[in-house]
Amino acid sequence: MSSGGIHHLKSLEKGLALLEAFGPETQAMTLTELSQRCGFHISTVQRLTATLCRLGYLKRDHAKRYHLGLKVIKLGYRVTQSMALRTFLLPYLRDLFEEIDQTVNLFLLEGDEVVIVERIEKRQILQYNLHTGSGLPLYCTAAGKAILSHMEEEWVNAFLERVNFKAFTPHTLTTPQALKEALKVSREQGYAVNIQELALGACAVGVAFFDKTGIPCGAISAAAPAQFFNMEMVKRYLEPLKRTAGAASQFLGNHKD
Amino acid sequence: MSSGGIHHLKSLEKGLALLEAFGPETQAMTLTELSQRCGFHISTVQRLTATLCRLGYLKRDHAKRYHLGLKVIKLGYRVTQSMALRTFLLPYLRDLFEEIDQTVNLFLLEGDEVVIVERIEKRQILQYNLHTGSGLPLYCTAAGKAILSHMEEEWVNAFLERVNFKAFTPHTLTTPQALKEALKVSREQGYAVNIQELALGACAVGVAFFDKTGIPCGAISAAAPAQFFNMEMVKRYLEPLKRTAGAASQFLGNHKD
DNA sequence: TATAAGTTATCGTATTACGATAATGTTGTG
DNA sequence: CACAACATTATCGTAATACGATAACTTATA
Repeated sequence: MSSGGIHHLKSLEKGLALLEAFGPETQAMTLTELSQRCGFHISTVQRLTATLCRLGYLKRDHAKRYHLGLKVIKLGYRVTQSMALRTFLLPYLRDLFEEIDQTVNLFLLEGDEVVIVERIEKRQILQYNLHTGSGLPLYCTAAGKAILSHMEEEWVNAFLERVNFKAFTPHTLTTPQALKEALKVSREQGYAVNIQELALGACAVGVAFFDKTGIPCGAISAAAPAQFFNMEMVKRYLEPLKRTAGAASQFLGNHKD
Repeated sequence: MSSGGIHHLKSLEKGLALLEAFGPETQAMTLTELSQRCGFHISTVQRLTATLCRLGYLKRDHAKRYHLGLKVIKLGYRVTQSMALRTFLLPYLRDLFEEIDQTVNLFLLEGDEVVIVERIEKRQILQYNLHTGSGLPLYCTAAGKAILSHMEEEWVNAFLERVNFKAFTPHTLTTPQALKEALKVSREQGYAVNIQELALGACAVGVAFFDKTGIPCGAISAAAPAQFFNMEMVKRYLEPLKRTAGAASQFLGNHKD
C-alpha cells in the first residue's frame, strides 16, 4: 500500500505505466529494457506484456521488441469522441478558423499543463509537431497563461512552488516574478499572449473559459508566425476568440459536469 | 482461466475494457451503469474507477458520473509519436497532399479493420468525422479493399466467413461474391476504389503497402467528393499514391519490424 | 564454439483482488 | 416532509492470483 487511495489495482497501474514508457525516443523495447525503464520485476513485465499483446495494446516484432499497438490510438480517439465540450465546440472552432485564418487550438487544463483537445491547423511552411493529445507547459503558452491569469492567487503560488521553469527560447519567462507580472497584465486585459516563449517564430493569443464553479479549466488560442504577429492582429482576433471561449464557458455552465 | 494465454492479469484487462466502454453515446456513466455495461461486479468497478481516476484516466463530475480523462488522449498521442513508419512517411504524405490537393490517409491493418494512423484533410464543405484512430471496415473502404486484394486467398476466405456485411449505402458490397470480384479487379489494377460504399458522396482510391514478409499491412488512400470523382482523376492520383505506398513498403522492408 | 545475455517456463507462497453484505448517502414520490 | 427506492461507499473473510526466485531454454557475441 504505497501511495494514494485505498484501492490500488496494482497490475492495472503497472500496465498503464508500461504503456506510458513508450515515446518518441523509446519506440521499441525488449523485455529487459522495459523492466529496467519501469523498475518492475522481469516476471511482472512478462505478464504485463503478454496481457497487453493479447489485447492489442502492444505488438511484438520478430526481434522480440515491443511496440505500442493500434488499440492505444483507438482508445485515444474514444476520448475526443466522447467529450461533450469538444463536440459542442467543434463548429465554433471551425467558424473561428474560417474567420481569422490561423491555427486555432482548444486546450484543457490537466494537472500542471494544458492538453490540446482539438486543433485546426493552418497549412503553412512552418509546421509544428502538435496534435490532439500534446501536453504543453502553462507558463510559456498563451492558453496556459490565460488560464493561470484567472486562477486564485493561492493556487498560482502553489503552482509556482512546484513548477520547474525551462527556457525553451530566450523569450521564455523563467522566474516567478516575471510570470506573475505577465499574469497580472493578462488578467487585466482578459487575454494572454505568447511571443516566441515556447518556440522561436511562434506566437499566440489565448482566452480562458470557465467551468460552472467559475474556475478556469481551459482556453482557446490562435497561433500565428512571429513575422505576422502584432498588436493590431491581436485586436482583430480578440473578439472572435472571446466569443468562442464564452460559448465554452456557457456550455460548461449549463451542462452540469 | 477463461480464454487466451497463460498470463491473464485480470484487473489490467478489466481496466482497459472499462475505458473502452466509453464512446460517443456513452460519454458519462455512473458506477452502476458501468457495472452493467461491462458486466463486472460493482465492487470491481469501484476499485477500477478509483484506480483509473487516481491515475487520470477517468474523471468524475459532481453528479458522480465518470468521464474519460485527458491521460487517455495523451496515451493515444504516444503511439503516433512512437511509430517509426508514421514519422518516416509524414513528409511523403505532406508532399502527396500538396500534389493532389485531396484528403490523404495512412491506414494500418488492425484485426478486421483499417485504422487511420495519419490523415491530412482537405478543408471543404463536406467534413467527415474521421481522425487518427478511426477504425473502418475492410470491405467498404479503398484502403481496406486494396489490402484485401493482396491477401492470400485462404486469408480472404477466412475473413469472408467471419465478416458481418453492413450496407452503409446502396453501393456497399454486401456479398462475398461481389467483394471477391471487386478484389480480383483491384488486384489486377494494383489499386482499389471506393465509390460511395461507406458514405454517400465520398469516394477514394487506395494503394496497399507490404511488410518485409510481403504481407499487405496497410494502405495509402486519397479521398474526394463524388461529384469530382472519375477515372481520369484516379489515373492522375495513381502514380503519386503508388510512389508513397512504395516508400512505405521499402521502409518496412529495410527496418526489420 | 564457448560464454554471456536475454527470454520463457515452472512453482510455492504471500498478497491481493474478489464479491457478499452492511452502512451511508442520494434521489424521487406521495 | 417523510418515506421508499436506489445508488454509492465501506468492511471483511476467503479464494484466487499475481509475485518473484529459480531453472530451462534460446539467442546474441566474442
